[in-house]
Amino acid sequence: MTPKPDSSRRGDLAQTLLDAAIDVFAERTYEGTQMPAVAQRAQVGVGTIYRYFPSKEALGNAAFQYAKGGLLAEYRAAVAEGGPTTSTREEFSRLWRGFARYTAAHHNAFVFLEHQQHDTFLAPESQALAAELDAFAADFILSGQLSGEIRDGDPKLLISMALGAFAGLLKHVGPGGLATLTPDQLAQAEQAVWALLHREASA
Amino acid sequence: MTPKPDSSRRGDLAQTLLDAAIDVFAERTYEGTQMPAVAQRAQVGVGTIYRYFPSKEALGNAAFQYAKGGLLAEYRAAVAEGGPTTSTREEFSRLWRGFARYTAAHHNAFVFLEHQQHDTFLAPESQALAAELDAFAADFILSGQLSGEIRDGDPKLLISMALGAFAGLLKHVGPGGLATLTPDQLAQAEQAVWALLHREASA
Amino acid sequence: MTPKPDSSRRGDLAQTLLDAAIDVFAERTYEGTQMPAVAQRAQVGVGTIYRYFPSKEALGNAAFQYAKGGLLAEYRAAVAEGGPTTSTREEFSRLWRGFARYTAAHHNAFVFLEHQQHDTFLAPESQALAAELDAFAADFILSGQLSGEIRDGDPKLLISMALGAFAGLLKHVGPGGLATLTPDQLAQAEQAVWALLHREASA
Amino acid sequence: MTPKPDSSRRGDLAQTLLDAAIDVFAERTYEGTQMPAVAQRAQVGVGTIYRYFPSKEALGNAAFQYAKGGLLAEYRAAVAEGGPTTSTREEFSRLWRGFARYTAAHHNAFVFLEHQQHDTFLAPESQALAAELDAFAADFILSGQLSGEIRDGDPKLLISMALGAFAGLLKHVGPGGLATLTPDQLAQAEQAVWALLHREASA
DNA sequence: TATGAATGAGGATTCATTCAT
DNA sequence: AATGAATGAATCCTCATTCAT
Repeated sequence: MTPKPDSSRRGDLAQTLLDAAIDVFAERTYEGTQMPAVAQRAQVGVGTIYRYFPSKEALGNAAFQYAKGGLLAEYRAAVAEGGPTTSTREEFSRLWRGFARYTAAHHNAFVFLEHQQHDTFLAPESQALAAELDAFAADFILSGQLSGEIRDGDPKLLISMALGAFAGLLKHVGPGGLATLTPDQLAQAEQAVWALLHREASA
Repeated sequence: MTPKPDSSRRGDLAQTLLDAAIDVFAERTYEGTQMPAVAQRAQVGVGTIYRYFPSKEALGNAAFQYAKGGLLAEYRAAVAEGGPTTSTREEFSRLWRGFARYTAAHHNAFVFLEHQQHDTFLAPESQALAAELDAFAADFILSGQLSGEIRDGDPKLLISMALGAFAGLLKHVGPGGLATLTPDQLAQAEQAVWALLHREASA
Repeated sequence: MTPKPDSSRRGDLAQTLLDAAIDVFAERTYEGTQMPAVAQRAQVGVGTIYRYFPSKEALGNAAFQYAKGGLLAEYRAAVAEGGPTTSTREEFSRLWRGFARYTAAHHNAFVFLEHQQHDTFLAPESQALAAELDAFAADFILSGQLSGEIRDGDPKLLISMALGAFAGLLKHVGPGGLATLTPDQLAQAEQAVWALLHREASA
Repeated sequence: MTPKPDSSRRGDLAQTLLDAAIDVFAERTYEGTQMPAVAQRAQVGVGTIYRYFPSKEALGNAAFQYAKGGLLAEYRAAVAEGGPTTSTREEFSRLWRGFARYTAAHHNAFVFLEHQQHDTFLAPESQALAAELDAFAADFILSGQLSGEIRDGDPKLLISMALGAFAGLLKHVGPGGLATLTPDQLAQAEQAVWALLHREASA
């Protein structure tokens, strides 16, 4: 009833916990993170975490799914907004903005997701979500190849490389996120990744 | 008691241990790996590891330095071989072959190195080695920019993106390594990464 | 906020709590029982228990004393009722009925009491009450031995065995209590325990 | 090769652990016992327990099965020894001696077994073993009833009562075991339990 | 007055490291 | 020199207890 004197927490402790977990996992790795560290980041007692997630593994998977799901949503929103796309380059631009927007708000989430490849703790559900995102991205590549705007090759390979380049960009800017770049630098980076995908004139 | 039937080992058990450690660290993360797992991979008893490395942390650092150092050496060898370079594109090609050769022999080493960014266990020495490699790479970019062949922008940013793209490529091919690609596919991938770096005609 | 729909409770919530505690302790052991389990059985919130008992230990002792006290009271009532006893056999019969009546109403209480022997949580007060009951029982044996109706031997030993046999009977019938036996079966059981105590003709 | 300087442990740490667990469980209940207490009793580090038993629950079940199995074995040995039995009374005597012998060596094991009735941790395997022992005992009663030497009634009920009486006897003598009784007292106790079972002349 | 979400001390379990063989 | 059983500090997780509502 009265606004909490201590903090903005409340109502969605689960959400707070997820955010805290993603932050700490991104910084120290899932396996390298101890539950008390998550609790501390969330300003909560350790026991509290267990009221919302039955185990560290469950927390890890929930965090993964939340992050991956958020990225997928942002992705879709970015593509949808602004009506039908006229060119693959334009669509790429929208995706780029989607990424940029997502990582602006969730820098650590993206870093956390990048970690997970050799994962020991991801449940089938989590992996299914990852696959969904991959499929979405592969579709984009494929239609770009059909229209002749994207270079030949296995769509998944191209996606993997483009995503890797984007991840490299984020790794470079560090925790500050893309905001540390000038609009000009950002445009250059976008152009560079597009060049990676773009079918070249001759050879 | 009886001499090991599978000889081959001997003298450089340390090397065997390093290789085993890199493999397992790459698969399961440094923090997610238990010493017995390393011992098992190396086909030795746990105790034996401690005759060569004083601690898990020491083993981790030795593995890191071995991997990073090997990459740097391969890098330098690739650039040196075949006499003076005529163009940045040609030098890039040599670097690419160096990378390809290195990852062919040490796929897991590269994966392991990619993990380490938020590292908790890396000693200053290890970090210095990493910086050396970065500097080497930045030099390449810089001279390419001076000759007008590489696009403008912070060299470190470009390196980070190119390296990310290469990492994405490796992630895509998986444990089989680059050998799973046809020469043609490999050439395409090389060309794509070059496009990321290459200064474009107009803009 | 709204008055409890299931009234009945009220005033002696403490009593409800005691009953719930005894039930759950009997089923799962004192140490094996969590406070929320007691609360749930009593249909109250956990916090409520603490308004009536300062701690789990206090609750355990209160439950113990309530159970032991109730048994002792039933015991005494059974002996008193029906005027002066004519024979030890007759007195035994009254005690048996006392037991039977008590366990009919408080099956779990008896089971709970049987558990407590190696107790870590029993306060001196609780132990004193237990001793009082033992003394009462020993008196019965002793006077029976004096009148020649009960076999020789340490009264406490005989009590312990007779009580053990009764406990075995209850364990056999399970949670349904003695009500699951026919009157005939019950009489037989009584006779068997009496035989355990009864001094035999020759030897 | 050289006899251990420190203790007689070795070769069967698992056995030592089982004995220690039974002791402590008997004194403090399974749920009331902490792993360090078991470790201390066994003169071992906590971690060592987990090299032999995967969890506290597994240890509890192993202890239960070891105790119950030992009792069953002693039971069978006692019946077999001395050739065919001539009377139920004689067979009872052998069983009694079996019990006495078992509890002499394993007083705590018997106490521990007596605890387990409302068990939360017993695996189906453990319960099966318990049932086997019950069946064995019921057989004895049944054949005694057929020969007219044992009183009528549900064999399981009678067993339960006799066993309860025996348990009461042990509870009375305490940790010292039956050795604290004179042969005469022991004979009296045996006779008392027999009286519980024995079919009486008239009524 | 009753509640149950939040807490952190305490208990179960793991794992880097030692050391007797 | 190599080993792996033993160890206990560090981790995950539970649960008695508190306290804001």
